[in-house]
Amino acid sequence: MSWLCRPRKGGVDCAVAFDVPCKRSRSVAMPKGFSVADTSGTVEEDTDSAILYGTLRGSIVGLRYYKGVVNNNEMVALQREPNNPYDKNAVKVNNVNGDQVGHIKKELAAALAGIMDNKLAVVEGVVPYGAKNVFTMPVQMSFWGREENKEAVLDQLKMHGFKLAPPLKECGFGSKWISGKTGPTYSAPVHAAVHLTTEQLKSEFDKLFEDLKEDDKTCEMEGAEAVGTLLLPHQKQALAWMVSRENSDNLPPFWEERNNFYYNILTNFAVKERPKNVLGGILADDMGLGKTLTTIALILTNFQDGKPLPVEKITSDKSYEVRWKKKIPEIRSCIRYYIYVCFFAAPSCVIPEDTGFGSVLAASPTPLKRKTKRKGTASIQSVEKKYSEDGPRTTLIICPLSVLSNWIDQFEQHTSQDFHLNIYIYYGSDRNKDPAILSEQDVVLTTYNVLATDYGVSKYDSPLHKIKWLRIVLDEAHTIRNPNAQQTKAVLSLEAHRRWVLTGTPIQNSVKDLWSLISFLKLKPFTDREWWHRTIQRPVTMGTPGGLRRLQSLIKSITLRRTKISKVKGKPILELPERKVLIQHVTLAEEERQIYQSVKKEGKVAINRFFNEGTVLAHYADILGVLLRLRQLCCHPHLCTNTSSSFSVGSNTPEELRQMLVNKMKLVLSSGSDEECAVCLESLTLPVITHCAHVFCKPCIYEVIRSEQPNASCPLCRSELRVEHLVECSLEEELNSSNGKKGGQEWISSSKINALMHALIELRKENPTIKCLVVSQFTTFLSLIENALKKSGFVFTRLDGSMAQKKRVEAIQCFQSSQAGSPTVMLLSLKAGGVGLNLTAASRVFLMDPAWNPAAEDQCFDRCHRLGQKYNVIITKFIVKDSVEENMLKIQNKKRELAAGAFATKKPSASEIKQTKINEIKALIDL
DNA sequence: ACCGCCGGGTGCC
DNA sequence: ACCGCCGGGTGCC
Repeated sequence: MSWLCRPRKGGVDCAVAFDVPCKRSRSVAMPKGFSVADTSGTVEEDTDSAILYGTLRGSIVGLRYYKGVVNNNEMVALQREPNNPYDKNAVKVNNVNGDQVGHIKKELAAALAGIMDNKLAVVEGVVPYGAKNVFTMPVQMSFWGREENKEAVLDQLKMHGFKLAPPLKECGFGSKWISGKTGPTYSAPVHAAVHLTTEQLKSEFDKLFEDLKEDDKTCEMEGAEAVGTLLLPHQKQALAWMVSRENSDNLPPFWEERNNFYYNILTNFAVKERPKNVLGGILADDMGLGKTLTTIALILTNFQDGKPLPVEKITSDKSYEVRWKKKIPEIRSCIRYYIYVCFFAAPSCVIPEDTGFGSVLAASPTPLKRKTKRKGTASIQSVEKKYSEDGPRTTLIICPLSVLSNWIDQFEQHTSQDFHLNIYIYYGSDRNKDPAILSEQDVVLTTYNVLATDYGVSKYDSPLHKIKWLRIVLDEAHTIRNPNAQQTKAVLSLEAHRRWVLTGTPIQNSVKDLWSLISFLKLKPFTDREWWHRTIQRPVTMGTPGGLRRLQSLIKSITLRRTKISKVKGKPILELPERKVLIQHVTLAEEERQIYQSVKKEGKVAINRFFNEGTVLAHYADILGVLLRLRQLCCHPHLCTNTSSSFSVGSNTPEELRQMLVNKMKLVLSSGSDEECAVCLESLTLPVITHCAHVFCKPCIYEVIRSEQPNASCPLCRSELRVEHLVECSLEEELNSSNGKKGGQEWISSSKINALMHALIELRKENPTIKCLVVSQFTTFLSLIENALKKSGFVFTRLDGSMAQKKRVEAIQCFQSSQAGSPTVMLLSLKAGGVGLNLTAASRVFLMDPAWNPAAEDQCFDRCHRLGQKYNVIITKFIVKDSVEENMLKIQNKKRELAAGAFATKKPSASEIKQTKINEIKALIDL
């Protein structure tokens, strides 16, 4: 295995490969989110808010000692070299390929060292004229940093006798360079700003993926014989496209051949060797179009040179038994399927003793309760072996655990009965870690977590990293969008010929998220974050003309994306039934209205006070609480037990204080407002609450405290922050908060439940077999609805987040069944289930209460409005008249607009997020 | 001459 | 480097 621990060559890869230099101990386990400053690149995390301070001309010396060459106008990277024995201020200069060009002249380096080491600015270089220099060459440097560091940088430079020239117009593109006679002082900074309107951005965004109607993407291709399912036209197109990508040797995007050199038009870098394009790309079809099936078809159809994967053909029922079936109960959604885990022993293979399966190798999720070993009846008569002996033959598929069973099912379903694949599920504590055996499989399936765990234990012993794969497929690849996450690093350091990314959501928040994917695809020069940032990310986020077009052409060249509404040969891609959303207004009964009004009045007074005092942020949790109670009152008066407000701040004992904070946090978490952590801007993980009542992810806020010590302050309100003041919500408490069973309370209905029951009963009269989803964010509300359903004799089932996996599977199967007497109603909590949840048996949805985030609603509707739905889907949203719910609808519309334009704008800052929220609050409570 | 000037050796950090 | 800088050789006109 010659690739084992082979050192990576070339500096472009060093962002990934060189993160274990000898000076760092190799196996120090760093807790997640606490990694030491990444020395791999000069680009820092916070580059989005960077402005251009100015430019400076300097010189690069010592050219003749290094092999790196530079073209005219080529970008170069400046890298500190603090351990240089001749000068601790040394700054070396590398070309785009990572080859050293020279050093920055020492007087200038002395000025830059402090600035770079303290991360006051990012210094980027472009060599205006580099082609023929022998000993030195000029370099035009741009200084980028945050507004507040500008003075410090200018001072540093001044101390060493340097002064910045004003920014050039073409900054960052390196195409033009103005001779820098000692210019005037400096002009206004170039702010990172979005120059496009939301409307423009939206249309640009649409174009980004919709303009992909190229010739090579509309050819069709039949799957190999072993593909047991007939492919739909758009799937044949995808297969043809994927096969052509894997077999093509086109130049990667932004590379041109120019007189025997290969030239990168973004960085102006040139090389003699032809740069390799990724043999793969991004399949970004909408959910439900069959990415999994297409990928399986690809695996079976394109093994080498367009020839199909040589799989064993099962012809008759005799000879030796090599086939077992193995059941994996925990992750199987459907008991009747089995996964064939087969292995035929090649002479060179060592079969480990401890598998307990003889020559059958299988791993299973932990804990495996029972191991079922069965002898199959089929057998293999002839095995055509035409594997080339040296080349890799295994496809590695990495997916989130939640879709692992889906892959297994789909392999089962779509592989012809006459063939069988060697599939190994690399999962569970008894997974087989022998690379020799893994690399004998046709397919190895694993999860991001398992991969990252192996890699975390030891990068050098991780079996998956010892193998050179034929092909790697990342499913739901947006889970690796954080470049610093262990998972991402583990994925990026896998070796493979062909690389695929499957995702339904190619850009979630910003261009930033794309880097991990592009880097995985090994597209030069973007594997190095600096080049990605300088050539794509910054131009796009700053709205530099052409920036978006550049990104677009990059995406276009490697992506296939169809939406549910795309067309194939003039016809809709999927003949999905219609989907209608109706809004059913509900008027509260008099008593309900009275309670609602009194709570609203009280809440409004309090919130008004917070506005007047300017303490809205400090009471954010309380305000969410008010809104929550109002939303609950729209559903049912019993949802909201403690109508008295909890605004008392005068908690005395530490325990009381703790309890109050826990309560506030529970409020925030249970309010369904989908709170983000203001540090990482993602959904909260391991939420903790500060003394000032702001909720963050635990790792995030620890990092803030660590980096700001000794005097850390809250990112939201700047009040004092200390680790010992953070309060966690224990798992137990979190669970308790969700079930608000009220023991002795007598069952009563509510206006909304009446409206629902009326609709359900009408529907039953019309057609007793129609199935419905009844969706709410409040599980207690679902419990109340149960009573009404029972009274009217509905057979129903229920799915919510608190249910064990086994129960969920049961509930889903039961509901999906078409048997007489199977449930016609499913009570569903809005966020239950992963992306894959398939509830196509239902053709009606009753959304009992609006969600803050319209995307969450849409995702929920898609559970039944997807491939396999036979009927038109009618969605009814119950909205209480003259209530917070109506205002929520307005905010939802605003959010939809925002989401459409969110791409390419920079992520909002913590304070902007809060400002938005404050505005929302105003709108919600009619202030 | 404890200078200037010449011309060869030499050259990143 | 067709430079600068260093340091040795040298020394009226």
